[in-house]
Amino acid sequence: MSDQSYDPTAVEAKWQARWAERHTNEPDLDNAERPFYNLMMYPYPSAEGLHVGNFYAFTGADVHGRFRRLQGYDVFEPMGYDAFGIHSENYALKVGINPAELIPRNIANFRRQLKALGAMFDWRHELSTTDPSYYRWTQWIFLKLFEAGQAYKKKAAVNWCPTDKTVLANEQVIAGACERCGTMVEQRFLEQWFFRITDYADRLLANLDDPSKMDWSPSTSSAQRNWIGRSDGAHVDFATHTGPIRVFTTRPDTLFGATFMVLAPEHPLVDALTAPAEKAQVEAYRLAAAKQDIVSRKIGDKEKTGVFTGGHAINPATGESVQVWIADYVLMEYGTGAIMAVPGHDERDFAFARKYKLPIVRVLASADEDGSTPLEEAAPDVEGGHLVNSGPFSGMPEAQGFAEIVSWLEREGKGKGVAQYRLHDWCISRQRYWGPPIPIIYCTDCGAVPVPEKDLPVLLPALEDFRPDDSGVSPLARSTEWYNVPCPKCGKPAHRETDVSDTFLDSAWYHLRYLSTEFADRPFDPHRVKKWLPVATYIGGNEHAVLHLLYARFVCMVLHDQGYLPFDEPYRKFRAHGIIVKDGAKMSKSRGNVVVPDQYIARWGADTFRMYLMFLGPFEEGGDFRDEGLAGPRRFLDKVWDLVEQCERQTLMGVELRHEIVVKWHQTKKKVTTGLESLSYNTAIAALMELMNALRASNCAAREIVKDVIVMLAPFAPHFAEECWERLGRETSVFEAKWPTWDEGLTLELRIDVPVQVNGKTRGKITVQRGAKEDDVVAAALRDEAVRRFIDGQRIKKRVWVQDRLLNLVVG
RNA sequence: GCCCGAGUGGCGGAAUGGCAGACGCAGCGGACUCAAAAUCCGCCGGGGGGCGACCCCCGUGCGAGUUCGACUCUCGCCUCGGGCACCA
Repeated sequence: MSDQSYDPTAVEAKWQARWAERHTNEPDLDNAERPFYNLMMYPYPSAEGLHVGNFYAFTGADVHGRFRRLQGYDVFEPMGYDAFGIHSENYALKVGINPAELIPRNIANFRRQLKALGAMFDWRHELSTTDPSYYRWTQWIFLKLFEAGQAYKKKAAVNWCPTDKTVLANEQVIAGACERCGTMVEQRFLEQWFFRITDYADRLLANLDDPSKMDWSPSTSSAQRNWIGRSDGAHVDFATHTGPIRVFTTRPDTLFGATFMVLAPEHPLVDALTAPAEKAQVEAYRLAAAKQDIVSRKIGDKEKTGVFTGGHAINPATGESVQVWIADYVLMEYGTGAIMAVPGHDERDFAFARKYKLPIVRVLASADEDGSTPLEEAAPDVEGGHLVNSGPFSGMPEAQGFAEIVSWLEREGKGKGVAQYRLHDWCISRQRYWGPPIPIIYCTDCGAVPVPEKDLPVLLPALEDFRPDDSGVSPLARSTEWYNVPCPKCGKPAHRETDVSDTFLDSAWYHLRYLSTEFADRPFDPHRVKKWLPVATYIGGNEHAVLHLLYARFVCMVLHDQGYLPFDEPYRKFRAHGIIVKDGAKMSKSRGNVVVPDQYIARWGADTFRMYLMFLGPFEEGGDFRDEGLAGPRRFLDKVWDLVEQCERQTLMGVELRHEIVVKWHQTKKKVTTGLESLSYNTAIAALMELMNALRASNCAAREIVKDVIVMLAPFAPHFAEECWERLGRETSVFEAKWPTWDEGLTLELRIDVPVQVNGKTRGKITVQRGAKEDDVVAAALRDEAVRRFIDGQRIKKRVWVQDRLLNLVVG
């Protein structure tokens, strides 16, 4: 290869073939000594192929995996396909081809692209969620959750997308519209399977703050906290003639200011409370509220409306009778579906009270007030506030009032302190075709019977017509020979559940399956689980912060509690990568600025493309993709190529190293290592470029330095590094090499240019030996003409000497 | 409204409280060439001064503060990106 210029196409083809032949990227899963599970989010195999965002994420994760490999870990880096789900099915509907036919084609294209990237995927463990050998175990997981009492069926108001003709999880509804097609969702009532993720709300929250279990990007943890949405407050019972109405409040300290109550229109006590005279208007209001979709109900800034039921309740604190209203700003699905209205200290209640002329009482006042002045607007936060008009609690600071009213309620049996969560149970039913059938059989005698494990998988029947319809029943019901089965318990005629499960159930456990894809008789092998899990590093997009990542944690916890897993958090370290934009704008088909990776790889080579992606900005922040930018990394690789050639020609005598070069070399090893550790790939690459420039400037092609450059380059440009390694006369893969270490002492220069400041402004510079004494430096500084000019005979009041860094003289 | 990020040259971006602008792109000037590309060398935040090696002033979204010293820390704002939101 000598004397030839760098030809990425040839180099990449050669090394990809060798890696496959030599099984370079296939760790021994049973006997690995230092297992390191490097996971990235698997893609859904679209017809368009992988886009640059996928390549960015995968490259960043692969760089990390290759770095760990070079540090001596046995790295397992698998890849697969999230091929079930609405996205795949909708596309199949659009082109009129069964997804079972379409998906393998898309996967073949994805595999081709993934191989071109040159990542260290272990192809022996590739998986697709649509393989019966995979979804058999997805169904098994459903059964385990069912056994644990974590799966249940209920009729519920659900988000129905009229375009996709299916139920959507709350997480899939964005601003009232289907996240996929943008259609406004409607409210429907259907029998659905749910998982009791709310049982785990506190644990899901607590583990986020446990560094021994989780080291996650703050943005991701924060998104999960918001999503779980814990509020601390109290349940309070208000007595009525038909029994108590229970409310949830986060402000028990304002209990004395509760001058009326509001129930959600659907609240079960409304009928009993409504006075005959008010019946007509209550019914009309309830009807109007029911017609609204779930979403527009929740739009916050609209005019408050409501009607009086004619009923009354007793405020347990004041003993006074208060009116009970219904209004659609109170939601049945949060808290108890009923509130105590405190108009003095809640904006919504205030607006409502003003509109319907209900009493407003002030129960909080700031330190210098007695609370006698009427409120002009709601005062939810009173700084340094204390309770007023609150009987025996008057005068107490807010926090104390909160605590004492709660304990008073508990003593009196009229309420108790509780936490409330925003999180809802996870609805996993989908009335669609392209998913794993939920393994349940309905029998008129035995009810919902789980399919016995030996009968798994429940195969998805081949359907000619797999279009969803408006009935709310899955297309699977159309296959009668599939639908009708004997009851596994009693043998009488029964029928299958026709819903399939949510795609997020597939992805909630794929990290468990990768390790054990060759085992047909178990979902995951316990020894491998113990050796390799939890995942050491997981890298992916933050769009999955509250969907996939929360569900995967939940499933892991349940499996742990059932004794299947020895840990309860699946991903020890998670890092969210940034987003790539093109020329400052979001990529979109309509804008025509979508970057298709293939053409860049064809033109520049995968290594240059990888380098550029990792160099264009901090990995966790993303960056701006500009075509011109690829030239930089490519020029850099060309220069390294030439340098390697110089080494090849070099005699064995080597090159005498100047101390500055040695320092630069050691500094680079340190910077690249720490940069890779913290995913600061852009600065790691910059450090390599600097070293390169220094070597060229001093015309120094020292073999031992060039060798290190190649090793440090290997995570970013693996094919290129392998080729250079070979040209340097090495016979094994560069990934068998040891990661370079540095000598801390050699990262420090011998002679240092110390800036001399006068009153904080740099006025001169003196060169000193490292370790120079303060007095000597000051003396030298005072000989400097520029420094003297600024001191100008003034007295030095203070001198600040930072060893080997800086001298600051304060005068005046 | 609440919660997480972020704001630095023409552009992407660097800077454990210690010389702001590393590295790269683009641009400009020069070398090589019949010419162009590639490559190599040099310049490259703004303003001002000096024939010149150089020198001075200003400058990291805005305003205060802490400090010998602030892109970095504190407080108060503004803008952008993301999450949550009639959530009681």
